[in-house]
Amino acid sequence: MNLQFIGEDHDHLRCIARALVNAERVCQQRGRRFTAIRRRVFELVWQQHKPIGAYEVLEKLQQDGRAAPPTVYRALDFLLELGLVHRIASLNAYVGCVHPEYPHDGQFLICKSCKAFAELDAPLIAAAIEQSASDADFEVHQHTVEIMGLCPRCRIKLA
Amino acid sequence: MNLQFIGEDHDHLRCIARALVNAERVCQQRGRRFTAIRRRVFELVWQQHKPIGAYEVLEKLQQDGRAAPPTVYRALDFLLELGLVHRIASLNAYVGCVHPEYPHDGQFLICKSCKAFAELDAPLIAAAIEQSASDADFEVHQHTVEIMGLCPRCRIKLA
DNA sequence: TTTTGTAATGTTATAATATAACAATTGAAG
DNA sequence: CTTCAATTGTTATATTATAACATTACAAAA
Repeated sequence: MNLQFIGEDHDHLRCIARALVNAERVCQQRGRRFTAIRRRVFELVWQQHKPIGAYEVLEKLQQDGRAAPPTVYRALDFLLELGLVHRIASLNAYVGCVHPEYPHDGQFLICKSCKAFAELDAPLIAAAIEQSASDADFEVHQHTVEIMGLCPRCRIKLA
Repeated sequence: MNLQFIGEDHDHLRCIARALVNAERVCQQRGRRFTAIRRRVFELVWQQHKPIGAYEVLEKLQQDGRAAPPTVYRALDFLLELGLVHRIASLNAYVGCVHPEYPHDGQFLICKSCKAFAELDAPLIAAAIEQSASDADFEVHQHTVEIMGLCPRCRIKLA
């Protein structure tokens, strides 16, 4: 397991700063441009440790000046392509990727109560999927694993 | 593993008939009505062994007479509630459930090439998810597992 | 340093998916 | 029958996403 839910002490500014540095490096390595818009959308996705919808990103972008949906979707598509963000299909929403060194499918824990998420990179789950798929003679290209429930903190609060 | 991809010999009419009988039983057991519209939508979802979109269902419904989106979504919501169909979040589409005896989350293999799907009920995957979640002290309520790739037949065809 | 070609962005319109709100109908239980 | 709740009809609209084409910005060649 790679990431726990963040705690009270989490320094999110630092967290975003690190993510930005990572993103810059990834873009440079792949010869892609980390333009102002892409950077801004990336920051907005990271601003909360929660999934954010494209139109929510758009609203925030519009606080800087005018912007239209394609602007947001293009930036998100770019970030998805480079593995800098993930899309949560069951929420139509986006989250920052915590370890974008190489593109990968993540597995996500999402709290129904506070909406916080954690990205796993659980070999156990990936292996179980591979095993089940190969039993069916199926060739896996990509997987979506989204686990909804209660995070540690909300379990306590709601107990 | 519960269901393999269907083969050439698959008798789909028989398959649908069995699904209808199951659905009727489930409704009766829960004291819910399997009305004409619900039955028709259920049949349409089962008609292909592929995920089908709500508006595709609507088009087919409209061949019988007029119908509007809420009619389809209500029927789908009803069928989802009773576990008679599943929603594939990554495709915004719906599939018939192969073993609706009790409501459950399934895991789905979906062929990118021919769009066929298979529903797993893989304890291995469920266990891996539970394990990873409990490592993070997370309480699982529901999971979405959608595995995209190539089914056995398309692997051969495209090799 | 201008030219030029590609990548990125702007802009307008529209497609695709899903729900809200309220009216009309139906069907089972009293 | 009557009545109440569940179901369906109907209209409008919200939400998510993309198409199509015009414009701009940028890096590398000339």
